[in-house]
Amino acid sequence: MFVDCMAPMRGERGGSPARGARASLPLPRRLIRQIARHVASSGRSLRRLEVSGRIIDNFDDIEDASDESDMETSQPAVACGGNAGNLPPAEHDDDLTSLSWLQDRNLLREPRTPPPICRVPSPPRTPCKAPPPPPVNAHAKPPYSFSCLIFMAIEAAPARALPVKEIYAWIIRHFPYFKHAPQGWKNSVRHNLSLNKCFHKVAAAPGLGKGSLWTVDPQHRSTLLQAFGRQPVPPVEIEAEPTDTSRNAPDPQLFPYLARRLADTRTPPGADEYLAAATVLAMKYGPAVLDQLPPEAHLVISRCARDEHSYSGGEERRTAEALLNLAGVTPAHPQPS
DNA sequence: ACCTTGCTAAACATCC
DNA sequence: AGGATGTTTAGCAAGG
Repeated sequence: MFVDCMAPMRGERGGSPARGARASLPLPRRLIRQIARHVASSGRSLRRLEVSGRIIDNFDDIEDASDESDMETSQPAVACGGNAGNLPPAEHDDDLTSLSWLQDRNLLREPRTPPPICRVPSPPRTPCKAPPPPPVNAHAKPPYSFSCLIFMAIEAAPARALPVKEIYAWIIRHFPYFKHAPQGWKNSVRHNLSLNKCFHKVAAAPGLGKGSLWTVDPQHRSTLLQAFGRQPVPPVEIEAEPTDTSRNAPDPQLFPYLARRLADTRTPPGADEYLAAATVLAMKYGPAVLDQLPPEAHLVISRCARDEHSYSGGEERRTAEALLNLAGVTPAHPQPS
C-alpha cells in the first residue's frame, strides 16, 4: 500500500487500491448527473450509476440541498454505459443536462469538444434552484494543488519527464495566473518536487544544462490521478495547440503517454491506465465524451477501494479501444474482441 | 484539540 | 559572481 512508502496526499487517509482494482476518482455530483443524463438523453442508457456504493436509479437521490457545494465535495461514483438503464426520461432535463454550466466555466472549449454521435438539442435553460458556482477565472489562482499542476505538466510531456524550467513554463502557459503571481510559487514547485515522493529526479539529459529531469514515480501515479480527480474542476487549456479541426477530435498528443500505453499491444496497460485515460478524457471534454463510447463500454469511476465489482477484461479492453479511437490513436494490432 | 495536508517563506548548498 | 536548481526547515491556514 502506498501509505507505507509515501506521505498521503490531502484528504487521503487510507491506502490506494492495488493495480487492477478500481481506482479512486471521485466526481462532483453535478458532473455525475451530467454524465448520466447526457448518456440518457443521447439515446443511450446507464446500466448503473453508483454513488458511495449506493445504486442511483432516481436522480432525486442526488438532488439535495448541498448542490451548490458540488464542486467542493466530490462524490465517488461508478457510471457504466449499458443497455438496461432505468433513468428518468430526457424531458426532465433542466440545467443539469445542458453543458452550458461547463461552458460558462470555460471548461469545455469548442475546438476540443469531440463531435457527438447523436446530438440532442439542449432544451432552453430553466432557472437553477441553487446559485451557480462562481465562475472560474483562468487568470485566478487555479484550484489545483502544486502536486497536481506538476503532475499535469509532466504527464503532458511527450517524454513524461520535464526539467523544472519546463514545468514552470507549462504551468504558466495553462494557468496565466502564475505569469504575474509572486515568485514564491516557483519555490513551491521546487519544494513540492523535492518533498513529494510522487516525483523523482532522473539523470539530466545531455545538453540539458543545469538541473535534472523530473518524472512521476509509476508507483505513485495512480495516487496522483486520484488527487487529480479530487480537484474541483477540470483544467483549462488557455493556449490550445492547433488541432485538426476537420476531424474535430481530441489531440492525440495531449496525453501521449496514455495514448502510447493504450496502444501498446506487447505490454498491456493496467486497469489504472485505462481508467486514467477515461477520467482524463471525461474531465477534459465533459460528459459528451461518453457519446463516443460503444454502448457496451464501461466508464468506471469509484472511490471505493473495497469496490469488488467484477468486470471482464473484454469490457475494459473495448472501453480502451473506444478511447483510443477517440484520441485518434489506432493500435497497430487491434486486440481481438 | 489534535493531526494531516498544502502553501509560503526563507536559508542554504550546489551547479553552470 | 550571479542565477537557477535542489534541499531543508519553519510557520501558518484549512479541513477532518
